[in-house]
Amino acid sequence: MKHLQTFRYIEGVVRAGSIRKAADDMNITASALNRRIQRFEEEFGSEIFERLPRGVRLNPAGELLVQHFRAQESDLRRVQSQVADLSGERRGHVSVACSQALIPYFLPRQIAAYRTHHPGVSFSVTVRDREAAERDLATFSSDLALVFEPVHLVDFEVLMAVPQIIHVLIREGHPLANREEVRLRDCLDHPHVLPTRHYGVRALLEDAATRGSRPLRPIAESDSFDFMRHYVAHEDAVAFQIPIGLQPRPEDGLAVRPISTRDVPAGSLLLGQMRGRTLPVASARFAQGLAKALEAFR
Amino acid sequence: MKHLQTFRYIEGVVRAGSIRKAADDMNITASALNRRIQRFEEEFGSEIFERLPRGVRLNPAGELLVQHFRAQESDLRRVQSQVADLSGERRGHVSVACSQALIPYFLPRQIAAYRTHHPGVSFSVTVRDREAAERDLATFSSDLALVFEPVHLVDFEVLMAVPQIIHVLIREGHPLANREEVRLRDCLDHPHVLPTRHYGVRALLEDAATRGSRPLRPIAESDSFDFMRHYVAHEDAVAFQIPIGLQPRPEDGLAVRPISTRDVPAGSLLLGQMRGRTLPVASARFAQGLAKALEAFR
DNA sequence: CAAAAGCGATGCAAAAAATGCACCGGACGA
DNA sequence: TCGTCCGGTGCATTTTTTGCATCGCTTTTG
Repeated sequence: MKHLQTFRYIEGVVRAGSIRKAADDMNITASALNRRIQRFEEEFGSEIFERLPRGVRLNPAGELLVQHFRAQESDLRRVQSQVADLSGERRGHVSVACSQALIPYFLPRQIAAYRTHHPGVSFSVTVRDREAAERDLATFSSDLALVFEPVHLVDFEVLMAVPQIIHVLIREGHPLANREEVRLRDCLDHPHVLPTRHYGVRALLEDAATRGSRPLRPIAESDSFDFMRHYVAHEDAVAFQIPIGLQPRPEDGLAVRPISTRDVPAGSLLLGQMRGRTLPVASARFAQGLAKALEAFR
Repeated sequence: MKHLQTFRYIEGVVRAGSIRKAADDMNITASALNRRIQRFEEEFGSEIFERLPRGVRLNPAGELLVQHFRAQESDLRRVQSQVADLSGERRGHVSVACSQALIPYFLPRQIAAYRTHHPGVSFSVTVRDREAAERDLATFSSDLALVFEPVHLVDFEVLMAVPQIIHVLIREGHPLANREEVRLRDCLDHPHVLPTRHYGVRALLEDAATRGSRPLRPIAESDSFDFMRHYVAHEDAVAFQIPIGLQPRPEDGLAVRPISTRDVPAGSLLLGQMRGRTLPVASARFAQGLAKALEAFR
């Protein structure tokens, strides 16, 4: 879309931090890029970059402008998607930012199911911690977010919420494996591996541990739930995950048990979008599908 | 704003109904305009005009696109307004579509009051019947609408509502002038002048008349409340208006009396904007001022 | 029923805009 | 203090846009 070319250049400059670097990235000369920006600032009626000795940075006016352009670009994609829908062909692209738990089972299954009915629709799936997921929505780089325990919730419009009780993940034969439900203090008595502080599971556990005045003492911390799941196969340690990210198979030699909600309250897995935004057809329909599938977890 | 040039051309074509006429209107050759549109349609991925034997007309895709562009343009103005606000100067432009009743007293007073504090802000005031006012909001050609008894209310976000009882307007010495409050049947027994069916006052009176099974028999119909007000000075006829449009002065020789709400319910004067839209700073502040002033009428 | 008028589309040359290149002056870091 | 990286600018070149003339088609008009 040619009329957004200047904006793409501006975004490039914001990313690169200097006009010359951006020009280099985007196969244009610095002078041409520089003048494009000067021309734009002139007709816009205000500078949008601070000129620093080592480059440029958006000023407040520029921040407003970039937000506007991002919204405009995303709305144009929505229009194109609706137009494609007019001619009968359901085409389009859906971008989802999600927590790790959704990656192995839930999302692949949902996307495959959707695509059997609408093979013209493509997807991008990005793993994001809960904060980054919300940021992706706000910058229009994702249409949908599916995250456990989001943080800010400003500009996050909840489409669906399902409670998820944190489960422990231990190998068969672990002392805790013969209980129906485990207590938090039992977990803390065993070696435990935890996600980093960016994740909702960790936040819930921290809260609970503080209330129980027993500090968390992880023997390992990771930003990969996959790592933690594999780790507990090698040592009598305890890992944590929410049920939507688990699908226990006997041959894995792992046991899954819920933590008592007396100790750790259930967290919320939220499906959401940027507040007030009209999603492209494909994304909106896919979100409906997700919401329906999530109903099963309530 | 140059990147919206193509859109301005498209709007021109929509208005003119043909590329050649539009080209003529906008000081460009038909061929250049034609090719701009073709290029745009190509990169947009779909035709936006139906080619008819006598010109062109938007197809559904084009309708979607035009709506998108109008929203973009208006949002860009909002950004510019906020940017101007950043630098301390409250500048900007406010466009209001309003019913006739607001023209003589209420709006001039409000605008003047606002401008004493913000002389950098300019205004456009357009008289519109209630349907056109709502259309103006939807096409982003007005920021605010102040109308009596709007019709559709889709896409109309109510910022403030005040009840207004319809009043009769008669000359001093008229038989009805010695009552505190008049009944509808009394009005119908006298010659009466009515606004056309586009106006809320007429709609309320029609409803009431139907309920009372006494038909309205206007001796004159007009789309100008000003005309009707002047007319009753010449004959013992009855005219109607809402109080916000009235400011009786003894020297005019006119009397104003409310119609009993047993006969005609009070209508609503609504201040509204396009649903979901973020108004430019100046418009938003002015709307706050209007809302406050309208409080006085509750 | 034929001529005229109006429409969108297109080939081609002219005009306008954007770009690349070379270079300036200033700030910063080694 | 010298070298480097920055944004800015004058000028020639390339690319894009525009205007003009004209085609083929349909509707209107006489």
